Amino acid sequence: MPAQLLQSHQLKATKQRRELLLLMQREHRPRTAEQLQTKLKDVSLATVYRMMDDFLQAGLVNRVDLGHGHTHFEYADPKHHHHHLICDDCGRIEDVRVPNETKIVLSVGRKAKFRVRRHALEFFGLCSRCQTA
Amino acid sequence: MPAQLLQSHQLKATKQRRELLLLMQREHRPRTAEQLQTKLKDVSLATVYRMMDDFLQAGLVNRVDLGHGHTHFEYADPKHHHHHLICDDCGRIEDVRVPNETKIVLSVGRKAKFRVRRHALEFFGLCSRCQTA
DNA sequence: TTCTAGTTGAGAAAGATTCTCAATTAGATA
DNA sequence: TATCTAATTGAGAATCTTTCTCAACTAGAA
Repeated sequence: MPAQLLQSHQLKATKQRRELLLLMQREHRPRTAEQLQTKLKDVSLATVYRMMDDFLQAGLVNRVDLGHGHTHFEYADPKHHHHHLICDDCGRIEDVRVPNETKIVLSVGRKAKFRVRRHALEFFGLCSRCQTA
Repeated sequence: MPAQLLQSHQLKATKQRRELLLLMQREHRPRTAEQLQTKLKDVSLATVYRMMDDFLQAGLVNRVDLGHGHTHFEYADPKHHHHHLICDDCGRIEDVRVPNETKIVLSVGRKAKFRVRRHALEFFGLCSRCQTA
């Protein structure tokens, strides 16, 4: 599956790319380049970053800013578009869907005559556990 | 004005803080720590970062991730809450307001039992000029 | 005016990300 | 299947952003 997906985006299906894409599909969570490299074993960190650029360009992954100092990446599954709730206290990350999101994004773009290609949205605050604690 | 605003947030009104806050209020655009330091002249970069932490904590500024490698900061004017449209092509940044945003944020938090304290939202794509070019 | 906790400057240190360049490889072609 | 070439990769150096350290300084309380 990763091989065809890569080729359909004009990306050579190298061993490294197939492994990284498969890993991200399985994790389906925001991960840093370093976290991904550790699980891949035989891929250099520079290559992870380079592949991530390619994947971002192709729209296969999303960049996620969790407010820590380093970028996270997440597989962009079109069937499960979502955003994140990030707990300031315990750091837990929950997925969340925003109702009528497509409609909202379209309307914002239309009004500003701006062709929206992608958007980033994260919510920060306190998760249910940390509110009571 | 900056002095009172700082004190109302339990922050000592030092010369550096007053100048930075005033500058950010005047610019009301996303700026990097370095850009701000350049305009302040007699404040060290480390101090700009430290003050930014304090201001973020106090809710006086927002962190903005424009997708370039470095963080931008913007004065958080409660009267003019907005988000950004960032052009992938020319880099231009436009402000945008999202209709019914408060309602949406509240509903997302309620469903997930998550107390939302703040959120980050940016739109990326092509501005009106770059669509035709 | 004095005192003290909080703040700042300067540069070192720490991290994250990108760059360089020689070696390797996917995939097209014969 | 073998060959060829442009694209990709590894390894480490380089760069860039952000944080840390610690001695000197200062706002605001007494």
